[in-house]
Amino acid sequence: MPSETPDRILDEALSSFGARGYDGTSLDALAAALDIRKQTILYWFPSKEAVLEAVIERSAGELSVALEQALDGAGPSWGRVEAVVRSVFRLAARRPELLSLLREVARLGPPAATQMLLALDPLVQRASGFLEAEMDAGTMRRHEPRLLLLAIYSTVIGMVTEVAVLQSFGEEPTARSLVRRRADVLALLRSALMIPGSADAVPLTARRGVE
Amino acid sequence: MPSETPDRILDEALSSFGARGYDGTSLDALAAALDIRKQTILYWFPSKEAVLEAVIERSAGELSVALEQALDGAGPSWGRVEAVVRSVFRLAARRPELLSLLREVARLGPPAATQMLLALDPLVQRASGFLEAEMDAGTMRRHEPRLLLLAIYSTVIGMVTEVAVLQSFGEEPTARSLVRRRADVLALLRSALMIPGSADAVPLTARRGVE
DNA sequence: CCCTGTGTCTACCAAATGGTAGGGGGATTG
DNA sequence: CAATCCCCCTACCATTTGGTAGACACAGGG
Repeated sequence: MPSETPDRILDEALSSFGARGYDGTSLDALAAALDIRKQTILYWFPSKEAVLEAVIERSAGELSVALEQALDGAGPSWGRVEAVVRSVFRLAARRPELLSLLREVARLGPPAATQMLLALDPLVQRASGFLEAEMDAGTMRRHEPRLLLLAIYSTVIGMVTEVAVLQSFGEEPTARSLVRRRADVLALLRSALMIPGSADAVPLTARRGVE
Repeated sequence: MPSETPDRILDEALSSFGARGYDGTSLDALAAALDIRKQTILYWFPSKEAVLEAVIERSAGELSVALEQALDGAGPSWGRVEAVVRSVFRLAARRPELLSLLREVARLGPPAATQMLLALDPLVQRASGFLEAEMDAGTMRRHEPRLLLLAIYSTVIGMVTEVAVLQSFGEEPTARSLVRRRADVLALLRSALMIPGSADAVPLTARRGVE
């Protein structure tokens, strides 16, 4: 029976890197939270940076699975966008650390950011390909697909992770508030992206504030 | 003649906090970049945290001035939004550190984030008041004003500061690329926010890719 | 000419950092 | 039963961290 320690380390590292940042997380603190000694961490991973790499690898995998899954089961056009956004909000509720890590890694820049983006590349390809196809089909407004993707990403991630800002805006971090934000983001994205009158079925967005 | 040292310290701290983060910036490194000794920093500011506070204070002021100015000289409705977005992109070109700091402070959370938001509160009030008025007037789609503001903020700031992501997307950080991004963001926001057919004059957005 | 205040410095310091060296216990296997 | 291997540990270490204590240079004013 293989040791489960490395997994526990990665779990803790994920949430700590997300919450306090990479620089704000010391190996000692990490170890203390797990009730082990820092040398145990360094037994499983050659360095702190290696821990980060492993966390990124695992998290990118988890993100990919979640989003690819959402994409697989979704219809065409707007339904696809909605499915992805919904799955991000689901992640925000169930595994917020994943999204915080995404932010942190983007902030850290290379090499961490490069690694993350490389791992997410298939997803990015698929998404921007989809956007481009929709534009060609005339259902979505024309934009640079990559830039559009970044805009969507920024908006959604911001609405989901910018808790500090939200709180001082009077939003409590409740499930209810998350649902409201999701409805708002969906409505916003829809009018931003879609060309009215084009054949885009099933306006799921209509049911607002419902879980 | 009063010493200019504190200002130099704040300048350097601003860019370093933005680029490497608060935790990633040591007083020694800061001092070295200024060719002074760290004790000089601690002569002017009682602690590292105090340096951060001062940086936030000054930066919030500068941000407020820039944006309030944009708001003052702008027309109603969409023109106002456009003026603000343009002024953010101008900041991105001329003082990118300000926007990076904004990100970093949001990430740090309280008390830094609280201080920043408090300092920016008049701006936030003004902006969300404006949005609400436009909604009441029927020119903009109805949303929770605060959430809408956060969405706009996230989008714009993301498009402007997420350089790592952009670069691996093949965007070079040139002035030309910034202009293209600005055009894209404006087009995107316009269709997201505005209700077509409502009286909103001067579609400045039409001139695309022009500086 | 001293004397006081201002601004920067050298000299330290305790604590925390990432990382190394190596010991030991407990299970597995020859 | 001894040897081996896996896993985690104690003991250290050099460096870096934010911060303190106090000296020194230099100015202006009495």
